[in-house]
Amino acid sequence: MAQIDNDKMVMFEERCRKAGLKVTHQRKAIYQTLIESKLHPSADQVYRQIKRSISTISLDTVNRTLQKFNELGLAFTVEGSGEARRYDGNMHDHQHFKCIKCRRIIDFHHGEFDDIDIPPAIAKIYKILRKTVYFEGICDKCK
Amino acid sequence: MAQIDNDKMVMFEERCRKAGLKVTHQRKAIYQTLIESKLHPSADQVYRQIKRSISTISLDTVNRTLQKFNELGLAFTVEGSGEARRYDGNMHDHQHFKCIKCRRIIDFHHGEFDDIDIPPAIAKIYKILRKTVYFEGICDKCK
DNA sequence: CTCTGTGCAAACACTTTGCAGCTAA
DNA sequence: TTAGCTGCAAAGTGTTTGCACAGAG
Repeated sequence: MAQIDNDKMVMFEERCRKAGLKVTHQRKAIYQTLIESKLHPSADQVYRQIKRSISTISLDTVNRTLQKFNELGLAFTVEGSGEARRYDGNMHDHQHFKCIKCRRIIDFHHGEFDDIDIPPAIAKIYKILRKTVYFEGICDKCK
Repeated sequence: MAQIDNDKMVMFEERCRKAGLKVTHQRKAIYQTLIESKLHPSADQVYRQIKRSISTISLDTVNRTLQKFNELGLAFTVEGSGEARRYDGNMHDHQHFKCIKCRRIIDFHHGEFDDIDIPPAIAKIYKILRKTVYFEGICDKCK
């Protein structure tokens, strides 16, 4: 383990204990691997990486652990929901709010979000095709 | 078909012809169903709905068609990528750019996006837990 | 008539679940 | 010691693919 990550690992262990989670060597390895990666890895990618040092680890453990981290706020999901793709046929400017409990996706419209500026540093490097402002939380019915 | 949607259907047929796509009754039904729904349906939900009137339609057709619409800009994906979930362990404020070609997700940070305001009308109804600004496009390597 | 689109079935990829044995606290 | 965790295997869910037939242009 790189020295530079010591602080983060200590913090991680504290967070686990506070949440009543046991600090297993698998969990440490998964957390370590995740924060060292800049590639926004999938569970499978994390699994392959760890398998080099802990050959007995299973993909399920990685899956379950990453989802646990997500719940605890130690990590989060940036892509894919594990659920089916969902489509929107409304091509007018609008934004989405998703309830993490009932999974409803609700449209709303706030004019200021329609034309958020692309930072010049980004526009210079990438060709932006779509800009999204997206909120997640608990809806009125689930509160 | 509701009268109110006639304009959209005509536009839809034109868009298809321009793109060299045949205007089949399945495609019309799928488009119709999608724009009538406010629920951001999955392919399966669209399929079940259409099956009532076109009992021979297959889920594959719905899947393929919705993805085609997505390519053409007649609809878009609001949730789920069809790919595996991907995680991020970086809990500092930052935003993501995703290349739709190579699927890379790249972090960037633009301070103004850290504190975008939640519209009061939204904050009143929902409990917001996460705010995201997200760009999609073509990265430097794929251009 | 031709060539794209469709329906079907099988393959595939990812995630979830149940359970017995293991291990951190 | 014991409650929670892990590894395994099987099942579940969603998506993709190859192919023969159907139907739009």
